[in-house]
Amino acid sequence: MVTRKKMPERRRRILDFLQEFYFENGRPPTVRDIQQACSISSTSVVDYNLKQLEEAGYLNRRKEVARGIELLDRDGEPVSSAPRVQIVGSIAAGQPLPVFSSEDAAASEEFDTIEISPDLPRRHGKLFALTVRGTSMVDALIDDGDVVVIKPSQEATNGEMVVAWLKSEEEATLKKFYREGDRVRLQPANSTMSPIYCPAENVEVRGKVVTVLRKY
Amino acid sequence: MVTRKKMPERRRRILDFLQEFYFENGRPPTVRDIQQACSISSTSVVDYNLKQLEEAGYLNRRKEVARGIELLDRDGEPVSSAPRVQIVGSIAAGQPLPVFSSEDAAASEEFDTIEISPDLPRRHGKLFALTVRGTSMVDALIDDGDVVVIKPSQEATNGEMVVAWLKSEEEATLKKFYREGDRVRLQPANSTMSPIYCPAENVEVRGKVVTVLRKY
DNA sequence: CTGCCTGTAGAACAAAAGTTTTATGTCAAA
DNA sequence: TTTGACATAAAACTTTTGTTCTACAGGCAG
Repeated sequence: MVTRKKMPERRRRILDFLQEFYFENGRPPTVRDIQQACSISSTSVVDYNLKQLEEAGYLNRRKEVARGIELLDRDGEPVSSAPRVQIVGSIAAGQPLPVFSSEDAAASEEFDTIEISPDLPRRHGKLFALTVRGTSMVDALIDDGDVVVIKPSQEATNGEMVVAWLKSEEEATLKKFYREGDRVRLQPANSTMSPIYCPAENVEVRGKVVTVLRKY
Repeated sequence: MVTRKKMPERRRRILDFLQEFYFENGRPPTVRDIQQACSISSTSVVDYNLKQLEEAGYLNRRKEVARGIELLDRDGEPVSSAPRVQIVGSIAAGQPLPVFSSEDAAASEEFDTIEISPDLPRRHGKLFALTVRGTSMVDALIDDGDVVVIKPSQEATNGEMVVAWLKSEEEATLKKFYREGDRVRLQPANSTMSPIYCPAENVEVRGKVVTVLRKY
């Protein structure tokens, strides 16, 4: 059995930063970029850790090439610049939503991630994702197992598909949002289904659906 | 009226090389990379042309940053290395499908493109896309205006969502495919809709749905 | 012809960024 | 306790790479 040693905290951070920097800037960082971002006192320490990471198969380094770091995926293939968002949980009737602390999300390694099109974070900033459980969302053109990519938001304009938290029921649901005076209409996308009406105070918008990803 | 001057040959080549290099290496080239690739005698010439290109809005340059060139698209947005597929037409009842010559598709500049997640072409190879027209596909969890990404294929295994060409009707349709002896069942994804049955000879599979992209 | 704009050239310079060397601290195994 | 692998540090060094300066050739309007 392969027992993979736990990676040192700092090394982990370097790896994370590599990913982050690459996604944000479209090019790899320099050794000194890493040094600064990870609060490391010396470039040689960065170099040392990069060598370790290279040995462990996490990346390639082009010798003597500025910004010559190349991230690899677990198959040893170069990782594209495609951003990934974390799948922080699932959404279905009766299931509580996790709390969306971006700090927590960034720190934790617990979550699966899913690759998304780069123009999404470019347009919407930080995103997260939820797996849809059950077929109860079919009425909204969203099937069991689909992944919805969400932009965190406390507000919504009419017609947007949102993750709505119903306080009294303690339920999260995925519906189109319509504010109608003191109440809110949560509208499925299919006319054969009836909308849900509830008082505005009972509804908390958690985020807007940016896109739906489906596996075939 | 703005009359846009024709770009000098050499400048054009630099632009092409930028794209190519970025795609192949996952990072921007250096001035000297460009110099060599385009057979230019001096780095200052490269610099000069890069400045012109920057002025014309083709790219950004980070000052004093190694490999600081950033390609821009026509909206002035940074171009990612994310692959794009061409939207070669639309699919709706009664509409003919375009011919899927990959040669044609690659050569022509006529089509819109849509950015997709890089793992799709990695897994499926060459792809194209179709815009779904009308709401007739809602039963298959696909809405008006959605874009379906298709992997060209002449075959399908049961249960796959395919672009099926009905010869006699001269119609293309998007359905789940089931071979049942001599006939084919084209099954909507929603149980409230009835399947279409037709003889196997009358059905031609044109491609399989790889993913659906929806704008919110 | 003259002046000016565009594009090319060669060389040198300066900043950025990779690499190396030497030293130090920590911790677990021998 | 000693040893050695692992990790960190500080500083200097080398290569890569962006930038600048000066010069020149061709086309073109005045």
